[in-house]
Amino acid sequence: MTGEGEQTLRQRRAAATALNIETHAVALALEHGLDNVTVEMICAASSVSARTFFNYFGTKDNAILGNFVPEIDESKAREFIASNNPDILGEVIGIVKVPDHLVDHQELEFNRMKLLIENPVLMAKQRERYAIVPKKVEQILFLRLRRDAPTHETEQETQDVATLASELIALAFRYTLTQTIRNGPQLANVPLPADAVALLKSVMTRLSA
Amino acid sequence: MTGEGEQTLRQRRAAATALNIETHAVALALEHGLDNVTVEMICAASSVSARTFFNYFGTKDNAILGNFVPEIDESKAREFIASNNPDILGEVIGIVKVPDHLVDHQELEFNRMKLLIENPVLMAKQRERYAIVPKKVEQILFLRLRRDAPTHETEQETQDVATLASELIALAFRYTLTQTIRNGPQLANVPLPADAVALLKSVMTRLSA
DNA sequence: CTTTTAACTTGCAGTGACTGCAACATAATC
DNA sequence: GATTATGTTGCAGTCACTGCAAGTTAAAAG
Repeated sequence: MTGEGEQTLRQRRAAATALNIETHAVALALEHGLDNVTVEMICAASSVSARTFFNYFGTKDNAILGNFVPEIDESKAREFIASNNPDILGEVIGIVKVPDHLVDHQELEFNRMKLLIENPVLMAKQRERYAIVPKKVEQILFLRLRRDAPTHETEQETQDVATLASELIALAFRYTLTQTIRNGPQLANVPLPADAVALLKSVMTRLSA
Repeated sequence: MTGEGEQTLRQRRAAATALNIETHAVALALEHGLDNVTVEMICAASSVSARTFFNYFGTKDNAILGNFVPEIDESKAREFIASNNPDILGEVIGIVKVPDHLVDHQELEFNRMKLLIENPVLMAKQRERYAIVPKKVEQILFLRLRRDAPTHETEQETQDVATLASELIALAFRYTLTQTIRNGPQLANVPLPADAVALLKSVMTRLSA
């Protein structure tokens, strides 16, 4: 499934243990509620010691969120900065790498999402973890916008636009994500359609025109 | 300062202890860093037992955030729903009650904000606490929009617009807040200017036109 | 294939946040 | 001034999480 064919025994075992712990953690939390599940319970279910648990995850919440960290495709980012495609919104989303995790363990991901929704604390942590994405988008957007910025615009102004823009993009992305979930259980390959942009525009007009 | 003149001795003492604990908690966290401050330290500084500390605040973080809970002005909310003012964005912000806390203890609030900025975990909790505001705004907005909605628009569609709109408002509000902070130390009375709306619009255009 | 080395796994002891309970103290009420 | 409600505190206990050191096993070196 993954591009890298080479995997040492230790790595395979580690991946298995991690997946094992995650699965039990998510299942238990879904069954009894996050606060009624102790690390000990998860350890018992996954047949590892508590100490090992913390070697893998650091915190109880991390076991449920998993160790996945979103990444940016740096080469695509450079392309984007140099590009002239006017559909900035549609293009910029491409710089985020899509994890095959989402495809490989759909049920786990689905349960995880349920937990996130019914547990705001987890959602907050997840969002914090993903914070590097909008942050990076903001930086890249700044470079691209600065390139074409009118001469009267100060760096600070361009910066502010980039900040707002990255938040708008995050908003649009979240919106399409919830729409996708509402329409069916397939999570993978969430697009960022021009619809979201059009909708946002119409909302703005409706609010102040 | 507050409208209510009647205050029993117990209430006054309780308010004093709470303020006392908050002040020391914030000061200590600012000095040593949040993670290097224990509840015991705060208790020692404020001359209360640990048990009392938790009677007041429940969690260590709460001591730093304070017990303030944002409120909605229900009568203004009703007015808003019936109103015909086209500047929805500008008007809707009025339904949130402004706490005199902000005015009475400016230094404490300023320090608190510093801590929020340098400590994402706190910021997340704060945002969660304030979550009722955009939620309420969303509900009210739905009623107002539904009133004037075109007949072909389904309830679900109106609902989606309301959701996005309340997030846009929250975004605009945060933006003006950071602008205000950048321009000077006076926190109270943050306005939501039409500027934010205009800016958001121009950002949208720039992203996809 | 054996030795050495590096990377786990685990137990243990300890810290710090937080809770329930029961005793005590004091403000509010009668 | 007696009664009642409320607040303060200590104590024992749970749970998340950490550092350390001993034992185990995969990986690398010879």
